[in-house]
Amino acid sequence: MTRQPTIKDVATKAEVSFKTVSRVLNGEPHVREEVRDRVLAAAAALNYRPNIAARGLIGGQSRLIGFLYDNPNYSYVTEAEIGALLRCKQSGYHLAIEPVDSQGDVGGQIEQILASLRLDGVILTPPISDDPAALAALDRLGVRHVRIAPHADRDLSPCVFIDDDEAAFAMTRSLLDLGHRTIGFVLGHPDHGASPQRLAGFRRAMREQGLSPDANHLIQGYFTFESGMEAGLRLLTLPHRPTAIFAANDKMALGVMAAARDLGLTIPGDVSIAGFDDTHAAQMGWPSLTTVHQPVEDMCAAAAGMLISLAAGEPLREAARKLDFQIMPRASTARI
Amino acid sequence: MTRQPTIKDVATKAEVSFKTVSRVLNGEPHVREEVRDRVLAAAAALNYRPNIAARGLIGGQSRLIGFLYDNPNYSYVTEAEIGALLRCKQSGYHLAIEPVDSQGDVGGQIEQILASLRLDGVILTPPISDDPAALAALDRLGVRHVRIAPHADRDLSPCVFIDDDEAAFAMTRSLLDLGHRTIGFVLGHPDHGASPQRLAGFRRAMREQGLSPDANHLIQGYFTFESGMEAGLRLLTLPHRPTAIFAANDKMALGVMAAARDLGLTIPGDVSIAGFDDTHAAQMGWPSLTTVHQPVEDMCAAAAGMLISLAAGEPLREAARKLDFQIMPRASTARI
DNA sequence: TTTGAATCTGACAACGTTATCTGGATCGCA
DNA sequence: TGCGATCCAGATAACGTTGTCAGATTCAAA
Repeated sequence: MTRQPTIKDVATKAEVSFKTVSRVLNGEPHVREEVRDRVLAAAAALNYRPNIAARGLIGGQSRLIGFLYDNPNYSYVTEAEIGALLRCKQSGYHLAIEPVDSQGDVGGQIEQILASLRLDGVILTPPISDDPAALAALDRLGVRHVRIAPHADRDLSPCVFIDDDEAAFAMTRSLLDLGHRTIGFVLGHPDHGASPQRLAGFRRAMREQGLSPDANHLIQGYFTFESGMEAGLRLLTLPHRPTAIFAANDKMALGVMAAARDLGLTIPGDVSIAGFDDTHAAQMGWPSLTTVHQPVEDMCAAAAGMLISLAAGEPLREAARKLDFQIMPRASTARI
Repeated sequence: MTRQPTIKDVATKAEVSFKTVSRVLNGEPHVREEVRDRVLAAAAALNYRPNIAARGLIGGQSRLIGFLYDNPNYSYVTEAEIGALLRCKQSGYHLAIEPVDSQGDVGGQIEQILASLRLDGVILTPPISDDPAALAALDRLGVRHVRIAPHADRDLSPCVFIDDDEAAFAMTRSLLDLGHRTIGFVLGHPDHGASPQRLAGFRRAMREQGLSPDANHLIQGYFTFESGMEAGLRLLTLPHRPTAIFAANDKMALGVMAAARDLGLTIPGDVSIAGFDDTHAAQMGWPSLTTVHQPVEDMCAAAAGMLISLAAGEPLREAARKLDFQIMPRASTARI
């Protein structure tokens, strides 16, 4: 493994000063065409690659964006990552994935990440997007960040989100429109800002129909398949069984499905089931899951785009970007 | 956003030369305890963080490992990424995720990635782990790499793999042990090195039992849900329908399941279905999928570990690491 | 020619760190 | 008290790039 050629090697070969090489490579003016060609030929011949560390030392830019998340087994995260990734690639940026344990010392973890990695910006996914310690640490270190789906203090820093309340309202409405009146709801993880909003939307739609759900029909979940299964089991063994169950995310909805099947109930014959997020699993399961499509990929692409603009010194057009959700009626819900 | 404190700021505050600060921070000897304490106090007070670019300029280390993959919607990749990520975190390394289009100019894409990012090493996931252009580009640029599950030229560069042939053999055996004799097989993507090996294992087990599968019972798939569904449809509408179907990955197995249900067949009553990989979806679907557990997470963790060792200048204990697979009998297969 | 402006090119400093070398202090021992 | 040996700390030079400034060349107009 020989030494990487430097700008000086190229200069020697092209018989110019190394500064001229730098000029050519950065497309600066005031270089004769003949010289430019000679330099480019030399650079190509030596297979020269600029040293990113040296460049970063001057400008302070790393072209690297951080993607902070908790919960490794969250299919939401995969989609989010892809969105950010593709947007980064488009602009020649790169993405460093950084797991963070939101139960631990979030501020310390972020400090550690930024100590060994100079990032041009950071994308925060839930639940970190609502973690005060994370925001404080980033502010202190002066690192730009965009939050995905935050629910507290949306004006604190740039963010991208959907209206969770409105989305849950719409999904509940569509269940009501199918004739369901006894609807169970599986709440999301209490640490996630989206959870209370989705519950609020559900409640609002019920109330608007003159229904006030029994406390038994609201079950606390934790966004996991298992918690969904447990919730489903409890809901579906109630004396006054709901005819539809709306889970605050897809994973829990799949859990509810599994519980229903374990109890010998057919879907959607005996019970309709709806989820939230529209992860890939929603389409691949059977029956396919009626759910709220949250444009996670687009949201993260937008977030990456915002950070790239900021890094380029451009001002942000809007500090908070609201994207549209979409109700995806599939096979897991039916008219009663 | 104030300027980050430099080593010189710390030196000024601690009233020593900046070199002494460097010594303290790097744990070098020959510093009086009193001076050391003063320096550490000053560094803490200023909340000093070393500049990674400057450090990288000298030593040439970035503490950044690249993770190259194709196919964004591949749940295999998610798991692989997590394995690499956790191992990196453990040693203070970071992971940059880099999608590569293996249909395009792979060499060029890799050159581009390494032009703007100095990586201490690269992990190659299938199918890139078998891409000659990728290997050539990395060799030319002198970048260390570890290949995950390669199937050609295992001695070319360090790699981590399982014995796909043996695993497919074992799964086929377990189907035979359940009494199945007419077994359909859905082949993997032709570009993936694992595909022919899994087919070979399947064939070997059948042959050993004195069975030679009908050509109609071998269907080409592409590792996607849709291709699995299509294959399932073809297999299950044959006059002499197989009683079991073994798909070369989980996604296709789920597709076969969907096809079976569309045809009104019960699983595993009418047909047993087995997959390969043991992705999360395998457990969350219904019925849960019998499959081959490939320790993808462990494999990538091992790969990251190898690169970290190499970056630290340690020699590799073994250039090729073979990990064990495991047959996971679940609810989608039954005795005939 | 001479002048002035425009264009091109190079010398040098700077970025923040680590590595090398050198000088001064301290200490043990004769 | 003298004198190596050892320990400590600072000066200075890298690393590979970009930014600043000044010098050199070209060219057109006077």
